[in-house]
Amino acid sequence: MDILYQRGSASAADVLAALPDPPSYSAVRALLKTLELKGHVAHRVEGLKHVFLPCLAPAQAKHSALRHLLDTFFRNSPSQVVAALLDVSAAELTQDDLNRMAALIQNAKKEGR
Amino acid sequence: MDILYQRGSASAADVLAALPDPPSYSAVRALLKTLELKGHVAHRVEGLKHVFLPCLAPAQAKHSALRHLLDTFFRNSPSQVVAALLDVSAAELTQDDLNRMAALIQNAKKEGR
DNA sequence: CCGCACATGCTACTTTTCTAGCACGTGCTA
DNA sequence: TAGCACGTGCTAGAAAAGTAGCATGTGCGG
Repeated sequence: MDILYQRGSASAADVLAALPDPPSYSAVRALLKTLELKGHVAHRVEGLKHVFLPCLAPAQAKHSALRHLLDTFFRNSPSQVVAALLDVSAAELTQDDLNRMAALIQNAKKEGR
Repeated sequence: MDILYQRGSASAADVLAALPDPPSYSAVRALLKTLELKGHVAHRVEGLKHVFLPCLAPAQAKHSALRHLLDTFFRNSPSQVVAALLDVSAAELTQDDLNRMAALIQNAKKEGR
């Protein structure tokens, strides 16, 4: 699922290639079939191959993943997430990034007022 | 694993109770045993019950979960995470939270300079 | 046109996980 | 002390996932 969310859509071969410790091609195909059966993914035929995509809209998926992270690791404290986020991505953070974040928060302050 | 990360530690019964769509008690016990075999959890005996806990330190777990989220849903863009975070937790955000976040970012700006 | 590279559908087999249930030990309390 | 509630260890069988392999169909280049 993560691979599908990351790439938007992918074929069985794509998923196989993207998996870190990949099972067999058959297993991936079977898995995708099961996921489809359970309603988590759908596929459309594209040329002669099947391209799978998640059923959940990206925005919803992000929302629910973030909520889950918040609940699992951060006791629902958004500021702790920000702290961890700054720590995790410290190396690749630009001043622009920081300014964008500051602006977002500034905005939220106004709206919440 | 999420339940263990969330609570720090838990018994088989705790895990069972916390699962949204719980399998049998036996399955939970078997699962915990497999996870232990694979090195993801450990258990210590507490009185007459076994209490399981993740092997990964909380800080590491948070770090890796956040990195994974960033990579899977946000194209490694921290500011997009902040935007989603403000959206997700809009309802429960206090001015204090926002101030804390702003301070964190301010601090990061200084350090990055 | 022929053979090759792919991708799919399907199947039989192996391995893993799920399940229910029993025996045993420990603490509690009527 | 006897019975009960729990929690563990263990086992055998059912269900699900993983695996390998074959047949089929479709483009494409020689």
